[in-house]
Amino acid sequence: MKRNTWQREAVKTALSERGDFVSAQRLHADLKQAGSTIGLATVYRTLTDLVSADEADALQSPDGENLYRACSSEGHHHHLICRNCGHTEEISAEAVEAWAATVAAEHGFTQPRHVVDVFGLCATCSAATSA
Amino acid sequence: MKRNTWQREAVKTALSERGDFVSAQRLHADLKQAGSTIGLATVYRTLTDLVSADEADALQSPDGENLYRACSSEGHHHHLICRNCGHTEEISAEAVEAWAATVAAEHGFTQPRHVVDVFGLCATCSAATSA
DNA sequence: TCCTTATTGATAATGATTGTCAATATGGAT
DNA sequence: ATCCATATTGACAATCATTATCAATAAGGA
Repeated sequence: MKRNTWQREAVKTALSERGDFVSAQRLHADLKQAGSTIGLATVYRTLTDLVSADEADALQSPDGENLYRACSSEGHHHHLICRNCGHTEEISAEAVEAWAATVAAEHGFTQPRHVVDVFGLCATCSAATSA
Repeated sequence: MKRNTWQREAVKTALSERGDFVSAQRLHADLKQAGSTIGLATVYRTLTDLVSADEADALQSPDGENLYRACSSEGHHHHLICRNCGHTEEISAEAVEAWAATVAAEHGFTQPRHVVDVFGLCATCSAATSA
């Protein structure tokens, strides 16, 4: 029986105000710098709950650290992420859904699920790199 | 300047004899049980080197732990992995390559790279589950 | 054979994440 | 408004995969 607490609300708001993926550590540091007394464990718990409630997405960084981002659209989607600045855009992936289902079936696999993330340099960072 | 050592050879062989993804911890435990004195740090180092040399693939488990698998085919490929038994098959993914490139370009992203893995229940496990 | 230096392995260190538990707060009943 | 059951918090401890440290050892070339 989940209860609403001011801490959960604060974490949720902090995450929503960020458009990009962010780690629990980072989010906690930001909240702390803004004067919040919320504990790190609470940040982790809240983020985990948001993911379970399909209100946020989780992603593993190359380092193995979990990153979180508030969902800006409902339903199944994927991410296009700038590996320089972190800017993230949500993308639909019907083509990949179909492909994954087909490939799985061809190999006799059932209950297919897929992990698909696209990284690159966003327009802004691409332009900066060229200069 | 990498040198060939009997330890590296042993780790490489152990990995090759496994067709599925395996963690460094697991591989180390197996080697130890088989009487080997190779240290855990050496297993990690060797696996990391194999990945750098494109002789092995790395994958992050949902737990955040890194898993490794010897490459059985050259060049770019992806994996179809049974989340029950770990059985793994390599699959090409031209369709996804194309999709990723197109999506990235549509959003102004350059230097696109993607992470694509498909999980499901392999034929054997699917059959076992149905029984 | 000797020598340079890469590598090893036991152990320590690191850092993200989760567990613990007394204290606190939520939300519903009265 | 008060009371109560219990969910939640947060400081700190625990966990665990991974990497760093460094004396000892080994590879590879002269």
